[in-house]
Amino acid sequence: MSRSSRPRRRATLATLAAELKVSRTTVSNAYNRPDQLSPELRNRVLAAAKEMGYSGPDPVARSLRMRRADTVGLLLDQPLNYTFRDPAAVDFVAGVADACDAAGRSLLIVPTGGSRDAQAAAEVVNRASVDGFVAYSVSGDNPYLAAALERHVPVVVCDQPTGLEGVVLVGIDDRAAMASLAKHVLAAGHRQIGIMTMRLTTDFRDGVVPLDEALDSTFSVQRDRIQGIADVASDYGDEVSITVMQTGSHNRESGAAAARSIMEVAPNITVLVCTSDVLALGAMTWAAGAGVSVPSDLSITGFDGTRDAQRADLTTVVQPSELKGKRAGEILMSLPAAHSSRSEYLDTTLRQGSTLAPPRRRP
Amino acid sequence: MSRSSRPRRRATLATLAAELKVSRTTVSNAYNRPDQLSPELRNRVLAAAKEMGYSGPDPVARSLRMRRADTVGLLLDQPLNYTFRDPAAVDFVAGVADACDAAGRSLLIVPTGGSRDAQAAAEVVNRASVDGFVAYSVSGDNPYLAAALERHVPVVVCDQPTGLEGVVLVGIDDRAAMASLAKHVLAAGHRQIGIMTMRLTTDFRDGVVPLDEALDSTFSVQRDRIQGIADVASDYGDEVSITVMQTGSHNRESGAAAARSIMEVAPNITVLVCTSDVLALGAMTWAAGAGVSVPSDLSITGFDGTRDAQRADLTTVVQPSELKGKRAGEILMSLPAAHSSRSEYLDTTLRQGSTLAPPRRRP
DNA sequence: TTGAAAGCGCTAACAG
DNA sequence: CTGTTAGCGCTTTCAA
Repeated sequence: MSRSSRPRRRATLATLAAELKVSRTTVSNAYNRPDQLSPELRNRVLAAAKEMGYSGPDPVARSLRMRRADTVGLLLDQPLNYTFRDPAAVDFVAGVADACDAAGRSLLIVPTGGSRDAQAAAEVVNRASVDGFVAYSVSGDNPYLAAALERHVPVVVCDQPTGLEGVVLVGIDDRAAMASLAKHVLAAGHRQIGIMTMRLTTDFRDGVVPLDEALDSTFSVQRDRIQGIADVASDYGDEVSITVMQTGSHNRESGAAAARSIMEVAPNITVLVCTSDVLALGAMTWAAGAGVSVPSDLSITGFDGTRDAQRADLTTVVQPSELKGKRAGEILMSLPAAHSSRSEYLDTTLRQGSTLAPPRRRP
Repeated sequence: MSRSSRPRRRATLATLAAELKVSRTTVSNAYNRPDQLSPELRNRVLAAAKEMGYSGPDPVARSLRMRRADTVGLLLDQPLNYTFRDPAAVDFVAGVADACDAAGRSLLIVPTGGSRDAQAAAEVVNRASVDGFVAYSVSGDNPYLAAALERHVPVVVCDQPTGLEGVVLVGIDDRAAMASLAKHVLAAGHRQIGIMTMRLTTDFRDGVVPLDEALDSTFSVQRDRIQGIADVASDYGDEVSITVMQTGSHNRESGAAAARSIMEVAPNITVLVCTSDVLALGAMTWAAGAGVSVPSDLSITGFDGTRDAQRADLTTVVQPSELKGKRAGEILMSLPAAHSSRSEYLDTTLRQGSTLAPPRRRP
């Protein structure tokens, strides 16, 4: 039955071994432990493999046997086409990919686009052939994250949710970072502050939100950033008035729309402090279109320090998004071993751009 | 031995079955064929699973048995942190993810960041637990693509390389699309044309490239776009002079640098036709910094139609990047079945922005 | 409805 | 250096 080439069925390690009249171990070794057999034999095996169209051990079978998939799962809070609109998120993903790359692992993007139904989420998460998950900035009640946690595999969370029992977190000190920016805003003389934030709840509503409600959000990142502003504002007592506007979507268009609304609601606002660069850039677009000049008529600040923000010379908080991804990936891959891993907080810096200035003196 | 909770080792379908004193089939059915057992029994199984910390059939074992991974592999030509600098690529990936999402498949990003060594590439590709690959705009000699092809799994290629035997391609007619833009450029009166293109060879060299050498590139996308310009230019005979500048990297900084160089080399150029929006936007940045006003001093055109380009009101060719990704994914997943699949060419449109105008009359 | 049996393709002791 | 043996955890006929 030694018909040359074109095997009637997919070649396997066993068929190859049979063909060569060697044991399966030998063939396996040819691929995984070259030092365990003579070079000639190894070459003979490899040559026969090529001839039979065998491209090495089946990765699935290998994973089953080795009990490890060599793959990192990535959990996002929103569909990819949406997530990718945010340069900070893109940088994060690139960072994770980078870490995977360096460790020879693959990166599996879990399809979290669908429903938020717990049942469906669990199914998707449980069907992912991965050794662990990195969750990027998902809400506290994200069902995919819950399912990942249930699965008893290592999980590293980035940004939020914070305070999960026994879960390593990679993030920044959002509250302090925003506070440092807020200090400049208030020191510049601003007292009528508009805050633009992305969603504070899982639904996609937009509009004005009472400050104390915002400070109660399950999205801790937004909440902490707003808290950072409130912290500083409280030093100024009643002088300061804060209006919070939530945008349903996180893209420039929403930012522009939100800027328009908030200025309608509270026209005496002199600064828009945004919880992301994307929203701030949207506000800039609105301002440009509305003939509002920045910063002389209105100051605008961002958060993230994306390349786009740097280009626009935005005053913003710069955080190391790509590094966060890299660290998240690295920590995850070291996790089962180094179970002692502690959460990690990375540094941020303030970028003094040209979009913050003292408020125009009221007539 | 029926110790409640905390199993000493990972629960499996078999241990669950034993615990419940039912067969493995029954447990399997509880997950995969709910209609094959009574609802009570099923609930009993599910409850016991929860109790024992069993989160459903192991995906790897399942894949081995079913002989399918339910995962699509993605092959990129460059590391992710690099690829993601290009909004068109980001859109493409989002499109593939979208298609996967809709089909309940995962998306596996193959770590192609490393060497271009054939051996290493084959190893990485062969270790990916996927049912097929989508390759995005890789060079004709990309070793990862070669390995994927060797593996005898379905492969869908996007953009390039073209003309691969028995491989479905999703793309656009680059040559015609660029020609339609070039017609406008020449009709506007431009005769001294600068072409800015991303790399034409696998190495990362930058500098001026002879036109005929550019038309011989293994990167068919770049080549075809340049060919499109050449096609139209040939109608004008010797009147037209073309200078081609290659950028080593594909990002705005490189675009800016290339714009500076090419204008130094050929100062009488009146229009920069760029093979991507990223390069065109880089050129715009350079122009703004150099006090060259667009389009009155210099016209600049792009290619892709990214959101950034629309914002900058660039004159460019708009191609449906996200749709390309979606179609590539869909076709791949339908492939083993519908083996009759044909390559697919999507439509492009010309976007008349404000960065192309007749050349300033020479003094 | 349920159960028994037969692998999917591979790796890792362990013994030769 | 090579072969034998024993599963990894699961799905799926086929019978009961």
